[in-house]
Amino acid sequence: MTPNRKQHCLLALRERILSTELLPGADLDELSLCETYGISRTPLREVLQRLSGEGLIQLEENRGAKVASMDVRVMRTFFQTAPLVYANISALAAENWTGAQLETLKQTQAGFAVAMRRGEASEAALLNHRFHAEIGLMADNAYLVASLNRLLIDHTRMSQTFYRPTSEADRDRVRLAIEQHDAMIAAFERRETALSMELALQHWDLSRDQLERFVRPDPLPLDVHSLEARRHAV
Amino acid sequence: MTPNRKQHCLLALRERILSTELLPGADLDELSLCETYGISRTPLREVLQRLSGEGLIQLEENRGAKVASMDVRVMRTFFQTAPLVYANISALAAENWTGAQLETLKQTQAGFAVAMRRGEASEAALLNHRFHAEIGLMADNAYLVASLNRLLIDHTRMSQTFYRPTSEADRDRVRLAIEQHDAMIAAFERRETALSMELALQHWDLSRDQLERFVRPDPLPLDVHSLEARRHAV
DNA sequence: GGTTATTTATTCGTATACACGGTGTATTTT
DNA sequence: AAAATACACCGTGTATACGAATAAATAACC
Repeated sequence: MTPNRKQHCLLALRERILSTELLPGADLDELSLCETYGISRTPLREVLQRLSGEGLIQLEENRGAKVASMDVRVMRTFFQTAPLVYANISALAAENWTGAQLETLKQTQAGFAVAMRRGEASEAALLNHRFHAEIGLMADNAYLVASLNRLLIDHTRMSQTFYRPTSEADRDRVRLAIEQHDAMIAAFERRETALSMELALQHWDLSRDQLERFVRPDPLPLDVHSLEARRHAV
Repeated sequence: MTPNRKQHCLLALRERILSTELLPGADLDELSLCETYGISRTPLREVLQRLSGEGLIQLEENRGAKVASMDVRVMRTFFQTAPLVYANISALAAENWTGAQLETLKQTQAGFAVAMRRGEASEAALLNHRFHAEIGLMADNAYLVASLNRLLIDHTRMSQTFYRPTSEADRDRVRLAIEQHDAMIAAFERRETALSMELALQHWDLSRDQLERFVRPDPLPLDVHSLEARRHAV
């Protein structure tokens, strides 16, 4: 029962970082990770090198590995860059997908919808990540995909709250997100490039609103009275 | 006299790949690389992991490392993607550069012009690469820079011939490239975002013409007569 | 003679042991 | 008492040795 423990370690760490179980900036100790995943330091360090290459962690000389930080400065560039990349990737995906890829995408979307319905928040976040990563593969553009993957790392980490909807309005947004995914799949299937781009931008608009709420959350209620008002407003 | 042999190995391999001294698709043997750079397999393998992350080499399970290939399929996406990324990076660089970065850029450009004048072809190619990589740093956008760096790898490898001008027309193109670099620096200095973008596109146009010549070179002369004609036509 | 199977050699993957560097603390000195 | 230096400990960096997998070559069988 030890098939590719190294691979498993890579995948597991990736998920733990994307789900923010490992928080941005957290220190990673090599020895304890070795124990956790039952591998020795040599392969573990190669895993860390790889994660570093993907932008998930940062390595510092003689000072070990940290989970990649998400400071305010990069956030600005995130909002600046995401629509450009998402729109173009989506258009390219519509042009270049292959049958097997579209099938995989549909399955991922199905899994995403299920996880969402069951309220499995981090599973949903991961499947949403995979959904968009798979669109990246469909785009078949190694250059832009490099940007996309970087964007998705931070996007997934920021949108963790998105998959734990607390109000009915939030739940509506989640439903809309799922519908948008379906619409994108349909547009891809018909090779409608322009529409795919447009849908990606709409999907981004929804996500941006949600992310801005994460960055700048609603202020705490001033008193009990306004608290009540808010509850009914939803 | 052994300070950072690992770092040196990383830099050296990067240069050898970019200069196509190591041809695309070439197999890399770990042991011989260890001997060459005087390090053991453990750090070498970490260097390879890193290069793999940068997209310079490809690792295959139990089958060693190969220099990243440059097949026709990726070429198509290269021409498709480059203007988008270059233009945006250039605009962002104009907005976000810091004093030290602009100074570094000027020095790189000076070195590039010197290397070009002296006919040091691979040195010129490397400095041109560095010039554009530094513009990437000035853009201060980790997401787009990921795309830029991938583009620059293939761009530098394809444009090797560019820096060995054989005709007077080629020499003119090189001179123009140097002038365009200067114009870009000037535009950055004045924070002229739109102009920086426009100049990047012009620079790309020049480069694209050159690269298309590399991809689809002039046909061989049909006979001695046309050969003579071509020589005088230049 | 051609094909397949077995052996052999080479290369990659992993573990372990040791060396180096950085940080924190304690002791000494001012 | 405060500051500086030295020492110790912890964690990272590197080398070497061994085990696994793949490719090649030779031998045997069809």
